[in-house]
Amino acid sequence: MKELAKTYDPKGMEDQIYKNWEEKGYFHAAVDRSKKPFTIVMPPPNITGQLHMGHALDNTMQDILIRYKRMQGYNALWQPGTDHAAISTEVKVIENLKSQGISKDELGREGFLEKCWEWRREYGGRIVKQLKKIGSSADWERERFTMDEGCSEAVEEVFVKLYEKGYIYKGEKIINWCPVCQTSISDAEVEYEDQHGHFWHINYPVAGEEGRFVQIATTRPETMLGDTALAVHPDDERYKDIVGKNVILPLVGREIPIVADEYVDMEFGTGVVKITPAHDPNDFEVGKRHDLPIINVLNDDATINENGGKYAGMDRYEARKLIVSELEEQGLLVKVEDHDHNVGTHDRCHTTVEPMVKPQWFVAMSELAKPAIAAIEKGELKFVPERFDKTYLHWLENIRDWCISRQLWWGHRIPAYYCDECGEIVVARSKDAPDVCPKCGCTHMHQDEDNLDTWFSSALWPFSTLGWPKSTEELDYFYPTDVLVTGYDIIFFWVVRMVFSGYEHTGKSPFHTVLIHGLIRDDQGRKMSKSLGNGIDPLEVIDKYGADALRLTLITGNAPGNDMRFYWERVENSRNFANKVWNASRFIMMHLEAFDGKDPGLDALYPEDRWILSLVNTVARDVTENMDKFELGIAVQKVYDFIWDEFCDWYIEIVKPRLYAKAEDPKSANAALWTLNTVLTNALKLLHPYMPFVTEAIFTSLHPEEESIMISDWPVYREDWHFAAEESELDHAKDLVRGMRNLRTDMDVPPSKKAKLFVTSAKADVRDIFEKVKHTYMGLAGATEVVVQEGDAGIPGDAVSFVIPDAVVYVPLEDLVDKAKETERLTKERDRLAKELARSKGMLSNEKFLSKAPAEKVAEEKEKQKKYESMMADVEARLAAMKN
RNA sequence: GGAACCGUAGCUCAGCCGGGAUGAGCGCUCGCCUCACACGCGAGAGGUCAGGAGUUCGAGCCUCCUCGGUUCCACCA
Repeated sequence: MKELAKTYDPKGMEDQIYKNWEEKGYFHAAVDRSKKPFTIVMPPPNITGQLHMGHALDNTMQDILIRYKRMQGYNALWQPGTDHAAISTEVKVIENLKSQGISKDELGREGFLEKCWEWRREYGGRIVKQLKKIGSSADWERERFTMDEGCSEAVEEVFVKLYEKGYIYKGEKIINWCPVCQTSISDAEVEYEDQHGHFWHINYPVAGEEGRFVQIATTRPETMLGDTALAVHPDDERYKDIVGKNVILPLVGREIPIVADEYVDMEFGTGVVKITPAHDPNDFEVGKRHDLPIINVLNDDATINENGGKYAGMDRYEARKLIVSELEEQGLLVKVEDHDHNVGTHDRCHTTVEPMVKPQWFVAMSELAKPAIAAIEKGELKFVPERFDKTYLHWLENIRDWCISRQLWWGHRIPAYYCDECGEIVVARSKDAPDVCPKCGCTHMHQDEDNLDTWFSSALWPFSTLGWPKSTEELDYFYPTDVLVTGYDIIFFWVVRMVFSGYEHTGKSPFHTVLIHGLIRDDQGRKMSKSLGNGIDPLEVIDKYGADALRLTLITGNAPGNDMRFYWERVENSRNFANKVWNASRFIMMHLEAFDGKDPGLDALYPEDRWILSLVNTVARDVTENMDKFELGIAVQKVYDFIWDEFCDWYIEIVKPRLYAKAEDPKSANAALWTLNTVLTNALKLLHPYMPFVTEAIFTSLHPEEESIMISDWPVYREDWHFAAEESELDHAKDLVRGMRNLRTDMDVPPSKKAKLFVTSAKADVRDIFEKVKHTYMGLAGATEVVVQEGDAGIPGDAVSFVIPDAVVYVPLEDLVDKAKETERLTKERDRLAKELARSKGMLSNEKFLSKAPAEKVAEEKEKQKKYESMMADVEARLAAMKN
């Protein structure tokens, strides 16, 4: 047994412990058919990422589940890996190059990709190192990367398959375009921001009818350059006569038709909408219905293109200004109103997104979504907490096709090849990349320039990491996985896509449970963000208080799926708890040196020994239940309360006199030591998934013969450790000690002043109990001797006394009796009892309660009333005695 | 416009099947450096469970409404 320091200091110790675990190979899960698998795939952090509180929470939760299952004897695999993070990485590398004066185009595709790989080699492992700091017991030997050979193969396989089934298609569609990143982005990547804008009312002259105008309203006047129609509602009486006529597009001079379409809201604006199919998603749809031409007026960088005539080359906002002022000059601008609206922005760079018509690749979602929806109904997939299945279903039921092409270089390139001669498109795996056009036989084939959305590869993560499309042993054994742990913010991006991909490619849901957690906010409830500078670095927390303290803080005091605020005070409390466990263990180990190591047998145990054994047994059962329901916060709270309130504050205190008197009564001390050792060991095990480091440090000191707590067995409930009688006996003892403490406080009796204590009860069984446990309050209550005697509540005048159920205790303290204080105390007690009695009587005189409530409830209430009545009688008697 | 969540002690939050508010952490008051721990021990103070109505023998918990707050989705040119 090693000497332990006076305060727990996680620094240094944690790294050493982690290194040992890793070296021993405890994290590795090999296929072993004799054991049941339990699998979690880690949401792959971006290689550009720095560990933040979200990761810390996410990975702590997964680590807890994995450690728990591993201790239960499962073959627990936590499959880790990292994500190439297409746009994030590309932006980072470009910035990096910029500082060296190099541009992306200068390098060319090959050269740029080389730089990206270099960047990844240099920084890509950083996040993994940080994940290790919080104690993540992932199987790092199996670490994967979304762009490694296997994952890339899976991506191509899926693309080709979906293309062959007709789910992937190329189409001209209106997509969200980021003019700064110069790429398309998916709907999910668009973030709406409230912006103050204007509503410009503009008159469009009706063709051939001098002096007649149609008034429209728009928030983006520059797009009028691309107008190809006006639209009104078919039922709108105001405009019935002009449907079918033409108007002249101001500033441009083009004649465009007026069409009727139900999309128009008669109540809004003027009831006339300009239709710009190239630059508005709704207009695009209207354009399709009415077969309108599409005129794109913007370049990729959001400047006006050659279709914009004299405005060509101007930035979109410059052009807007000029167009408005020219309209004003021509008297066509009717009015300008202030107008607040939501503007779509790119979630990475916050540039206003420009809807554009571009040829892009899409995944048709309606068929693929069906099994993912059915999964919830069939119970093959469940969210914890359950309410998130509504979010999930709502999105799936309204799903749109997924735009998967991105105009980036870093990532998976689209496996499509075009013939320069005849335009033939071939979709093929890269090993089958065509050199010769299958149609015209020419050799001028070139690959699509675009890449796939990052989430395309992430969607395959649960099975691509296990070897799919190859049919590996791992895939067969560990797949489908069990639980996915993630934040609610990526249900759409990721969870949905993994589920439908799982069904499509493996025929199964990739996991049966999705455990959702919330966001960690700052102490004012704000999101932690770089721009606000309010982020708290988990590594700083670990450095100051240790990983265990951070983990405990993140898990407690928060319901699943809810956001939580981060307070340093709470971390401090968690650290204090680690220290409490440390010190309790230190105390126990000091005394264990005298332990003979023999199991004394349950019969040799004292009531308090059986009591704490019974409690730890119950706690093990309850904690297991909670963990199986993913109630991690509740589970650890129970362990915390048990260790601190019951084990430390009561049991260790009760047992001290026996330890100190081990020379006089070695048998008693031995029973206590056995109990201390056993209960502590079990408590440490229950705590280990949450606080792996302290528990390991203590465990290996306590049990030098054992390798690690990580691979020890999870405590299971034992019938022979259940002692109901002792639990109630100890309740009596605790009552008595509390009474005695109160008395001492009220009487200002110093702890050093010991006293003889008389317990009087008319009931034989109650006297029995006190007789059995009387030694337990010798130390705690400061008693020199305890006399249990038969009799009713007769208190000598020179004693102070207090009531506990079915008994009266008095202490002769001649020198210290203070009649006034004692009377006051008893009066308070009487008032409390009177209140209880009134409530109880009220309930028992309620006929409806008596007739309709379950019989045992009524009986219980009657019991209580009896008890109160007897206590009341005692108090009254003593009050009367005080008067004399 | 649709949806979800929240409103419990001064602050931040727990509260399982409806059955005495058993609450936790921090903060506060009082007393203790008691030979594991002052990162501690003991004793306290503090609550109309947002408001209203209903169901029930009984509601923090179920139903409806109102008020206040947060978030997600959709989006009107």
